[in-house]
Amino acid sequence: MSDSLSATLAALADPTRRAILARLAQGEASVNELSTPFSISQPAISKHLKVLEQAGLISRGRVAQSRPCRLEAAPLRDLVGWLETYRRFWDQSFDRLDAYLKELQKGNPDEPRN
Amino acid sequence: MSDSLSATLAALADPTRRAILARLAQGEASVNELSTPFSISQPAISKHLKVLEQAGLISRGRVAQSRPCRLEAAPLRDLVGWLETYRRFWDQSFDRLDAYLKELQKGNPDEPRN
DNA sequence: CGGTTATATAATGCATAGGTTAAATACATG
DNA sequence: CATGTATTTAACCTATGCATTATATAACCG
Repeated sequence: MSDSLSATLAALADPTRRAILARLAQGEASVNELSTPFSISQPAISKHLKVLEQAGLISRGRVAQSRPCRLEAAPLRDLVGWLETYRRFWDQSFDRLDAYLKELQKGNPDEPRN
Repeated sequence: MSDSLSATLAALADPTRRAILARLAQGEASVNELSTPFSISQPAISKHLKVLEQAGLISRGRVAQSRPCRLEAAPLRDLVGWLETYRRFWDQSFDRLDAYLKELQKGNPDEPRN
């Protein structure tokens, strides 16, 4: 999974990891703090954190024995950038524009003309 | 991978599948048309299409022997919706707003007050 | 019907993901 | 320095992902 977009998407595909990010959106947290809400073991959380870190979605500091994690924006920004390519497919207003243009093309007499 | 957001992200995590979507963004295509650009076998493409279909990212019709595929927007829209939660992390303008608010909080005398 | 084209499914192999428990490392402190 | 706390790494297991080739299904056409 060499490319970073694939790494980002794969990292985000796991619900546990998304929950971790949701927690980090509220501020830094230690590994222990991140583990407690989950029923899985703490080493499992460490693995998830490693995946998130390698995808660049989190970074970690060092405070005594603790390794505080914080959310990193860059990969999310890149993902949004990629999604922009498909904006005309998912954006509601684009949908309406599309419908409008199709009406024009049909020459529907109910629609305004110029 | 029961939840649909996980399914969407997992489907998008594969570069071949993203390339297929990129092709479909230009219009419907048959399985054969989708296979030709790739070095992998046609059954492999069929499997990718199945993954995309189960994630709701494509739908398929039937025209003679051909099964034309087309891009479906809904899961992308949902993904963008999920990303909105993190907008303040990835949006540049939010970054600037953040910095501004922090300046205010510090009581920096260079900054305007009200 | 018999052959051709388009696509899907089956059987299989191998690598990776995600979990576990047990052991190692890193730092703090009495 | 010995011990406790926080976290990582190792060894292992099972399930799933992605590819392959061979075979089956579906629809068209002479």
